[in-house]
Amino acid sequence: MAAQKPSVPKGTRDFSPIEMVKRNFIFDTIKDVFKRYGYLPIETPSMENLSTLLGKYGEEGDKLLFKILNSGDYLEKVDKSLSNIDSNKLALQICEKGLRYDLTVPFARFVVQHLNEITFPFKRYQIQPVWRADRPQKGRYREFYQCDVDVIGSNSLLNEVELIQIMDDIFQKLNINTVIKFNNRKILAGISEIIGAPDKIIDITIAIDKLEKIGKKGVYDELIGRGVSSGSVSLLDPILELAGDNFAKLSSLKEILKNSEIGIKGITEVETVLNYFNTLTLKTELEIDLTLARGLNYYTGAIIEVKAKDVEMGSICGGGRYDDLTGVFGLKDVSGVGVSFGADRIYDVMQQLDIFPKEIVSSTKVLFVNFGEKEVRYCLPLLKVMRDNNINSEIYPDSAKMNKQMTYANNKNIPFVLLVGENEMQKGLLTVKNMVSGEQSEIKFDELLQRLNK
RNA sequence: GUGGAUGUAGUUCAGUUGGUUAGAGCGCUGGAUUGUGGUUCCAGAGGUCGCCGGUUCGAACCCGGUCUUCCACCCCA
Repeated sequence: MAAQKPSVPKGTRDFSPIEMVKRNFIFDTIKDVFKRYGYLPIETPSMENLSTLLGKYGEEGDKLLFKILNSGDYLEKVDKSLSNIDSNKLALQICEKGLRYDLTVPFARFVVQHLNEITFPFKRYQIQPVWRADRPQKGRYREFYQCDVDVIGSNSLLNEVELIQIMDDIFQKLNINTVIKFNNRKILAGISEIIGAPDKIIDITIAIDKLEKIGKKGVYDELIGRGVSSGSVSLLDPILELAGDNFAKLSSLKEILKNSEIGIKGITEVETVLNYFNTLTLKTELEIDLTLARGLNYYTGAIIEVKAKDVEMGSICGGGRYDDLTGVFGLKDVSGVGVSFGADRIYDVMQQLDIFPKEIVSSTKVLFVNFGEKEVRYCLPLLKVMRDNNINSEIYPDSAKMNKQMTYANNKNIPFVLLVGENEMQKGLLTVKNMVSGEQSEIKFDELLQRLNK
């Protein structure tokens, strides 16, 4: 039989040890910060009932769901009248499960399902992969990890402030230069109200979102294409022309939206959040960006997104407030707010900028060279003491040539190599070689332990 | 889902208008050096030219399909 060519599905990847070490550095950094702010971990299944997922991400989102074929004779119960097969309808009958598309909707489901075990406000974090049947590109995968933090059951804008601090902390720790963009769905609602097309809020936000890409004229054309009257469109002008710093933008907006109750409410919310940062120092730039819309239609208040400054990449973190996500699962009036860190994109950014700390790639601190059976017996107890002292150490398993063993240490970035042969055994000393400087010296085991423990 | 590129050794890439046995750097293996890696020198191994089909006396090269990766839309972490 011909050997099968090994491969993984489109848009998925294997991760080598070096990649995993770097990925774990990102996950650990993020997790540490989440914990520092009092968030607790949960996990949910990779697959959800398809009914849980469908209709939560808009029409586009539904198309991007991976569906899981039922087990057994999945065609048995299919409505035979589907003879001119409509694949969408067929899918509903033969797939009752789907892979999760994000972590927010499963979280909403979780909250409703475990209502009586939860104390509100509930602050949770969740780091798991999600799947989207998108066409892969750079920075876009079909399987990728999201790192979500959400607080649910609290209307306080303090939560928005906290999330911004978390983003600031994390990107600081990862050494990524970022700008946090900030907007509010209520302001967008106000805008569509003012221009007399309140039902077109989604179309308007999608179009405004593209301002930077397609320009003002492009936005107008797009809006007219989406059925907004040209009279309404021209009313957008002062909004797209907004300039100045955050507070200047807000005061112009106040004037423009003065007749929209919801618009003013949005402005007040943004202002409240910004005012907290008058006394809290933030390392990251925080910028009001009205063109920030975010596709997900469940956002109702704050919308937040983070872009890396020094590299061309989509957003590496995004989120916002959703007032009624749990509503569809039967729990009304519970507001939540959260953001999601895209670990894979963060990885790509750090890789491109070459800013992973060098030291994380070396895990083993000490390698014992294997000179043969007698020497191994001498070394093993020493090795155990090292490990008991929390020093990552190993012995080369074969009595191979020095050359090979040294190369092994070199490739694994092991900083210290111990040579214990006949000479050393007689003297009761070890030869330690510093692989960075190349220096080597004889030393007592206890002394070495002490030095490595520092 | 629409449109456009791409694929040659482990890896990065050459490969002439279609013409014998497909090349290089890095990496790998062995040696110079049987107790010394990272530098140097020498030698060697390694390819179904993504896959399937077609055109041709002859295909890495031309044509069709398919898969992968990438780019632009769409959307998004």
